[in-house]
Amino acid sequence: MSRSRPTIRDVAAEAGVSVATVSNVVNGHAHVREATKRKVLDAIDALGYQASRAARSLPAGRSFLLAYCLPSDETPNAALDVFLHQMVQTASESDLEVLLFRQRGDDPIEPYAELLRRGGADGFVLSGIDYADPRVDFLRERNVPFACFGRVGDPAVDWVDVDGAAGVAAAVDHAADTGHQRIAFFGWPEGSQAGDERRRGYQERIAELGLEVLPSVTSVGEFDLARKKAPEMLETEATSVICVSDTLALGLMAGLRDLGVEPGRELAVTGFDDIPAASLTAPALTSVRQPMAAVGRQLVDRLVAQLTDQTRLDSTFVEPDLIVRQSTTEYAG
Amino acid sequence: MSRSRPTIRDVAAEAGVSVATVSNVVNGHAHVREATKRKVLDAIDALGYQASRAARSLPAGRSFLLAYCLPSDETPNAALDVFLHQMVQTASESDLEVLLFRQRGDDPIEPYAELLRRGGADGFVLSGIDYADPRVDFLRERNVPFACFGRVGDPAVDWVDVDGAAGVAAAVDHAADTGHQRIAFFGWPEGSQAGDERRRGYQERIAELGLEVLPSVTSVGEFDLARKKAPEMLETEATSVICVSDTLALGLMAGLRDLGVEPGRELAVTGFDDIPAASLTAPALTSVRQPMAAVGRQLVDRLVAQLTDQTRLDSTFVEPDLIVRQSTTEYAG
DNA sequence: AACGTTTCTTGAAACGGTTCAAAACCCCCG
DNA sequence: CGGGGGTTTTGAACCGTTTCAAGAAACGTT
Repeated sequence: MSRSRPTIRDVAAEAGVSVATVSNVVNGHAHVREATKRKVLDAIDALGYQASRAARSLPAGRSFLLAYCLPSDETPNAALDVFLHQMVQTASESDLEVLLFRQRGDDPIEPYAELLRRGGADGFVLSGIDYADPRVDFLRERNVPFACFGRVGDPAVDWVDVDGAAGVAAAVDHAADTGHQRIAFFGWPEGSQAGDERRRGYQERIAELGLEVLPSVTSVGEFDLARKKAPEMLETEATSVICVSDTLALGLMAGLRDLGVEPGRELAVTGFDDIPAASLTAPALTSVRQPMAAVGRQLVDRLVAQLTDQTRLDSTFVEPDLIVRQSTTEYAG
Repeated sequence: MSRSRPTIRDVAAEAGVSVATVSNVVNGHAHVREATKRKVLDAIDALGYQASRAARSLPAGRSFLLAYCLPSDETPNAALDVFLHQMVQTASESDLEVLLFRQRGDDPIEPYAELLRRGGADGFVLSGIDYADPRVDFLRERNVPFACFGRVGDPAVDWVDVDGAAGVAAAVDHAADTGHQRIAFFGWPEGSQAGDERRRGYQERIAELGLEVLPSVTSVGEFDLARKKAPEMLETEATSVICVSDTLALGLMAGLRDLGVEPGRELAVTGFDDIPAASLTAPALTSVRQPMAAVGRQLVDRLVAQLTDQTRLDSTFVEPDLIVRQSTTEYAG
C-alpha cells in the first residue's frame, strides 16, 4: 500500500478516465459530461485526492502567491489583522494566496532578495513606504510586480495611500466647529512621510480657516515620551490638540492627568489611527480612522490588474473617517 | 530576447557546466571544485537567476509551506502580529514559509478543505482551539501534520497552550498579597475552553487560600456589555476583581466610573491578555500576559519535528506573566 | 606507465499537474 | 445508412528542478 498521497493519475484510474479529464473537472474548464464529472468527483472523494501546488504552478509559470513582509515594528500593529484579512480575502477572489515573510537584520532589501532567490512570488505588497524607499527601486529593477501602501513619486509605481492631510483637516474642522480657536498639532519630528503629511493637513486647514498656527510640539517616541510633553503642550494655550497618532494622544492624556488637567474636559484631544485602545479608554478618544480594509483591497486589486490584465489601475488616495468620541465632545474649558 | 526568467539551464549554459552541477552549487550538496563553483555563481549573478519554487517543490514532494488560518474574530486580535512574526521567523529557520488563508462562511472546516484541494501545505497551525474542535478531527483523518494553540484531549495531537488557570491563580495571589479578602471573578459564560479554564484557576486558588468564592458575574460581549455589569459586580462587595479578558476589564472600569466608583482606587481590577490598551489607560491595567512569541515558536517547532524528524515533541503549557500596573497597586479602599 | 582510489561532473529519469491538437463519440438530418 | 457538426475525451509534450547511478578526471602508489 502506497504511503504517498494520491495523484491525478490515481484519480483517473479510479474513475476510468484520462488525467486530462480529471484536470478539466477539477478546474471546470472544457465541457465535461455530467455523468463523467460525477464519476471523477466520486473518485476524488474516495481517494481523498489533493492537488499539488507545485505541479500546478510549474506549467503555469507562476506561483499563485502574493508576498507581504511583516513590518518589524516594535510597536504593536493593531490594524494588521484587518489589513491581512482583507488582502487574503481579495487575493483569494483571484485565485491567489498570501505568503508572509519578515525582516531579518536592518537591511530593508535583504528579505525581498532572499524571497526572490528562494522561489519568488507573483507579486509583492509593500507597506510602510517612506521617502525614497529602497525597496521600490529594488523591485522595479528586477521587474517584479508590486503595489505600495504609501505614496510613491515615480508614476510607474502603483500605490494606495490614506489621505492623512485630509484626515487631519477633518479633525481641525471638527475642532473649529465645536468652538475652538486655539488648535495645536502634536506630531512626530519632521522627516517621515506620513508624519509630515499629517502636519501639512493641520497647517493648511488652520490657515484656510484664518486661525493661528500654534508652535509645533513633537515627540520621538510614543506613549511615555509623549506623556512628558504635556507641560510643553499646555504652554501653547491650545484648547484643542490634534495628535499625529493615538498612542501619542493617549500619552498626552496621561501626561495631562499627571498635571491635574482633565483631558477632554479641559483640553480636547484628537488622535489618529483609531487603534482599539481609542474606544477603550475614558474619555474615549476621538480619532481619524484609516480604512485598512479598503487599503488592503485596493492594493491587491492593483496587483491583480498587473498580473492578469497587464493593466494598471490609477494610484489613489483613500479617505479616512473621523470617529468622534468623548475626548472632543465633553470639552467644557 | 527572452521575456521569461532565466532557468537553471540558462545558468548551466552560461557557466559551461551541467544543470546538475548548478543544482549542486546552489544547494551546497556534493563536492564541487572551487573553480567550478565560482563560474556557476558568476553565471547566476550575471543572469539574475532565481530558482522556481514550484520546480523545487515538485520533486521534493513538499511545498515548504506552513498554513495558518486567520481567526475571523470581529474583535481585533492584538497579539496577532507578535504571533505571526514568531511563526514566520521560526519557520524560516527550517526553510519553511508561512501561507495565510481565512475563514469564508461559518463552516470552520471549509477553508481547510479548500486549501488542501487547491495545493495543500506541509502543515497547519491552528489557533483558537475549543472543546471538540472539528478541525482537529478533519486534519487527523486526512493525516495532515498540524499543531494547535490550545489544549486537545487526544494524546496523538501536538499542542501548546497558555496555562490560563495558573495565570489567574497568580493574579489571585497578587490580590491576596496586597491585602484583599473579597476577590471576585468576572468571566465569560461557561462553555468556552479558555474561559472555563481561567475560572477554574480562580476557584481553585481562592479555595487553597481559604477565601470565599464570590458569586460569579459574567458577560457575553466584551466592552459595552461588560460596562453594564458594573452594578452587579458591586453587589458582590468584592474589593478586587479578576477579569477573564482585558476588554472585559476595561469595560468594567468604564462602568464603575459611570457609577462614580474610581477603578483601581476603590476596586482593584486585573485583566487578562495584556492587550496594548492595558498600558495606555489610566489607571494602567494589571494584566496576565500571554507569551505569544513563545507559543508561536513552540507550535512551529512541533510542526517541524513532525515534518523533518517524524518525531513528536511533548505537548506543553507555557506560563503567562502577571504584569502589575496601577489598577491593582493604587487600591485605597 | 599502469592501476586503484577518491573527487568531480553529468545524463536522464522522475515529480504531478496543464494544455492543446487530434481522436472519439454523439445526435440529428437527409 | 452515411455524413456533418458539435460535444467529450484523450495522448503526450512540457514546465524547472533534484537526484542518483555511472562516467570522467585527478591523484597517489608501485
